[in-house]
Amino acid sequence: MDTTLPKRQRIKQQNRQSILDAGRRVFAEQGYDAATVRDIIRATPLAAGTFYNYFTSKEEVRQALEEELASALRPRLAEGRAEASTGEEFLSAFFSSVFALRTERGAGLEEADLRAGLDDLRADLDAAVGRGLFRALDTAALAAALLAAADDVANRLRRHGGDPAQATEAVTRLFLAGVQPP
Amino acid sequence: MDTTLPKRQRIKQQNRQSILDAGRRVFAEQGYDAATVRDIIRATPLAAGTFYNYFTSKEEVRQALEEELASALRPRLAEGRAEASTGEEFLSAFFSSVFALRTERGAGLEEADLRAGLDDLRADLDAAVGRGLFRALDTAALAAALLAAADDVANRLRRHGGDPAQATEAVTRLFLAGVQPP
Amino acid sequence: MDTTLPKRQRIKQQNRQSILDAGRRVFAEQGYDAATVRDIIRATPLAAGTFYNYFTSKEEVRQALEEELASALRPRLAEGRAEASTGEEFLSAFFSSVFALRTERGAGLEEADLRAGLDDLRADLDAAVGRGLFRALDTAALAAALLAAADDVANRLRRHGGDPAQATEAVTRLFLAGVQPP
Amino acid sequence: MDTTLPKRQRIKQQNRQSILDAGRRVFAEQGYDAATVRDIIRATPLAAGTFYNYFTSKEEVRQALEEELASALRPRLAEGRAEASTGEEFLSAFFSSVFALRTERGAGLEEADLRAGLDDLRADLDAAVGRGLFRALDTAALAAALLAAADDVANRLRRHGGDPAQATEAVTRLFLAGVQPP
DNA sequence: TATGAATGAGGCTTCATTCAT
DNA sequence: AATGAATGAAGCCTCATTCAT
Repeated sequence: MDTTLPKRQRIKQQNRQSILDAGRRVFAEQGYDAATVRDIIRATPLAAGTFYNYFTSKEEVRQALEEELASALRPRLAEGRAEASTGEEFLSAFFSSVFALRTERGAGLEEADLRAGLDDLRADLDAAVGRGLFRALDTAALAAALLAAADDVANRLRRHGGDPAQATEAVTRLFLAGVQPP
Repeated sequence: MDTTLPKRQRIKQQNRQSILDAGRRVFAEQGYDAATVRDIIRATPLAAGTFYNYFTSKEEVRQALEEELASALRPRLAEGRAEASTGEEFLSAFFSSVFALRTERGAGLEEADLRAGLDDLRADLDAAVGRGLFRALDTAALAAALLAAADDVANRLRRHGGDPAQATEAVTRLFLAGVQPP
Repeated sequence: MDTTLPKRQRIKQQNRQSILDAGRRVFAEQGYDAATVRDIIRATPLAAGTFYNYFTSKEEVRQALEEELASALRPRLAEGRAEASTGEEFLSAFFSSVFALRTERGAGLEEADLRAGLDDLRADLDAAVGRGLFRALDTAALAAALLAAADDVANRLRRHGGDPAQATEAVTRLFLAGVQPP
Repeated sequence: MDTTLPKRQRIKQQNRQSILDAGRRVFAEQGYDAATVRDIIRATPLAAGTFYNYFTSKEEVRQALEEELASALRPRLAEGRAEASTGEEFLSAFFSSVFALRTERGAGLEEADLRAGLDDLRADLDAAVGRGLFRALDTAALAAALLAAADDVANRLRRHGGDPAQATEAVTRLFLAGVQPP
């Protein structure tokens, strides 16, 4: 919170943040659809009417939260891919960053949140194809497949434990060399 | 509808089906969470209270619909896999059956519905690994990845057109041989 | 149940009795006001519509039950009063019969049920005044007072135990000789 | 109503009182069990939802009404008993205060309301026994009997007329000296 | 700008009762 | 007679939103 702002501005920022924090908590507990504006207000020290000075619906709160999350997530998810000099490095970077984030954030990070990074991933795949790391292929389909596989494995790691490094290696190999028997 | 049933029974069957049909329509239009029991009743010639003679909540309607869908879908989705004698045949069978169903049903078939076949797919993958069609690998992650890729490609085929056979071949090759440049 | 009745008649009697028994149970469990016709039907092997062949409302059921109860209760409550040759015998007879019934029937017998015997009591009091057992007094007020006292003591006997004979003697003396110190 | 309160507060007070008044009227007309929250709201200029800003159920309304009534009634009912120096004065005070209240309030005062004063009465009886006004006796049973007799006589006074002073004397004598012939 | 009570639409569900079978 | 599904009124309650203070 920037304390150099005039007091009025600072309070407004705080109230806005109060509502966002409450929204995050409430959505996490009840799910977006089950949550109501009232629930959000109640999780706040503010009065009911005040909500409408900042947002016009819970949908707007969700969008703001998603942006917050995406802007924190996307750089983390994209880490290491730009510098990859082989396809293996690229895939390893992707999978290990997903596994790391999932471990870090637990159930508070859903597949929907990972989608925030889907376009980045596809763009990076296109670039990688350009650099010759991968053969020419359907990068959109590949990006979707990578994300789904990463999510599936990450879920199992979180629920049943396991070594992220090993998992990274296995799933990297799956995409690198395909499914055919040796 | 068995017209040999006594009239009372026949009407009960019809009413139940009315509600299911209404539910399908309403969920498709508004989404499950936004839909209300009232919406479903209103999409029906029946009276409000009649709903509760058949279901106790919209959740029960959804479950019934899912079962209906799954029992129609799963056999179609699994077609051709059991008989596959190579990995390529297996993957081709999977992708082409997804593309066929998507073409056939249009937007009325969502990724969530495809998930009905996820467990089947994984079981068939395990069997295929046993038959030596694929090397030993993480079949759960692979199943998720295949489904996501199929869904992504199927969506693009539906929206922007394209040749399903070509698409099948491309995405089959993606998983068969991996992403590495030749 | 009179088995000499033709079969039709017998079944009708049984159904009527089914409903009455269900009504008694349901009213006892939930209270008259909270109970619904549906509750009564559900406590019965009969179908919903059948209820209306026998009664038109739960009120009618209650009346029938009250009559049943009253016709069983009133003679028991009135026992021994007609033969009393002193005021003390009369009062003793009244109190001990209330205490006996309460013990016997437990919580299934409420003050409202005792009221079924209120008019009888008053009539017997009038007769007793005529026989010179009591001085001329307001028998209506006395009957109400006797009933209330009996109910209060009977409740305490049931809840906290105690000797009915002693209780009878004490409360008889209360009304016989009044409250003045000796 | 304190007109020095800020407007918002004043309106809140008024609304609460509106609901209580409506509740009193509705309960009197239909009985507590038959009455619904809707009935209460409808007897009010307020909107449906407003009810729940003040009470969460009709039960809460009843409690509030009972407290209101009890706090108005109990002192009136207990008048004169503490100062009584004889048993006769005590009983006279009790009966005449019941008769006065019944005359004053008419049908709006039921036996159930009188029960609000039952515990007070019993406590005062205990104290009176301590002061030697009455012999040692079952004050709980006596209190119940006094209340029932008072209610019975009060009802007759209201319905068929009669002299309260005479009635007081008669029923006082009933309890003072008992029922035995001279 | 913040407050918080009022609003009334609208969700869910149960009920008494009817009536075709 | 007995059945039991259909009806739709009506109860309960919560909600998003407004608006006077």
